[in-house]
Amino acid sequence: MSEHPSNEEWLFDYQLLSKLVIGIGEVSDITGLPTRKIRYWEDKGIIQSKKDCEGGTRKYSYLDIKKIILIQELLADGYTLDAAAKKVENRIKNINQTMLGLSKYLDQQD
DNA sequence: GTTCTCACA
DNA sequence: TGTGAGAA
Repeated sequence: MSEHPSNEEWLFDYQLLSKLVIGIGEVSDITGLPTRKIRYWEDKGIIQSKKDCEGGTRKYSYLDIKKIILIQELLADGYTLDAAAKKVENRIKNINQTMLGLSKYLDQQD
């Protein structure tokens, strides 16, 4: 097993992941959702993709995929699409706020 | 492969 | 809440 990575290495990994973008067809293959449904969610404002300059095709980050998977789970649990989207949005918001708080806390340590 | 739109369950 | 079909 490799040595425990430094903070810098973790940060580098995250930046790499953030820049990782794939097309709608690949997202469809990975998540099992038809491309048609992914566009439908996007039209409803549930998903936000970035469009690349060439041809205006949609590009999705791994965070978008996470979001899709979470919504998919909630739908399977009987949530409506809007309710599922709202819940996922709140989860992301809460996590971000907590991590921001952690960041501020760590800055005060030294 | 992707985009969009109109129609239909 | 989605799908199908057609056209670009």
